[in-house]
Amino acid sequence: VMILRSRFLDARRKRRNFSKQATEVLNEYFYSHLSNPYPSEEAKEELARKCGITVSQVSNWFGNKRIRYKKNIGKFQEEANLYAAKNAQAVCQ
Amino acid sequence: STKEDETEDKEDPTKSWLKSTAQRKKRVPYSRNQLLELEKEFRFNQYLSRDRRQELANLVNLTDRQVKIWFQNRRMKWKRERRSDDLSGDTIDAALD
DNA sequence: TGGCGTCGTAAATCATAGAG
DNA sequence: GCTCTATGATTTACGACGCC
Repeated sequence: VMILRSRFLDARRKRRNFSKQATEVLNEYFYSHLSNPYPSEEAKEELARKCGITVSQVSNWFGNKRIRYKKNIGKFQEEANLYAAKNAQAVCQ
Repeated sequence: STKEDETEDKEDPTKSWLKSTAQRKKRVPYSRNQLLELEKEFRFNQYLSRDRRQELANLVNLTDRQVKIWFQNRRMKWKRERRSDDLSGDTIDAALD
């Protein structure tokens, strides 16, 4: 019962920030598709699976990310460089 | 559903999605009373006839178009809710309290 | 052809988790 | 603990496309 309780408690009662790993996955996709950061339905499903969140949450995350990035590119420059470098390294492997 | 840009991204430094989109009306939150009336009608029927829509628009002091769009959005919300309710632990969670 | 339907999203705003 | 700000969710408003 306690297991069930905790599972459903953090599932919808209170908003929780996504895990560091989930945010990592989402950011990697966002910055490696910066020219067109609009994942397809299939890509959203894949991201949702990898992040352990719902497809709706993935959509919300991209919606928020796109507008906040656009509104203040400067603020995200450091983050952008970080993921760009990470992506470049992965490609070189 | 393939929307606008079908271009397979290939480091497009122009980042066209950043371009400002055509201006649209600034979003204005509806008042408590407007929402009350709209929700009341929505409980009665999810779809509005032209005449009923006009009446309602008049009642809550919104345009015909705003009421039409509100109902479209509200139906989408209803669908989302039914979807997440389906196989979730809402009832279990509630019962545990 | 017009008008209303859904779908996906932009942008503003809300709620509050959590970092300082 | 107590601000604030960052973050996830929700609310208006449309554009694109569909059907009748």
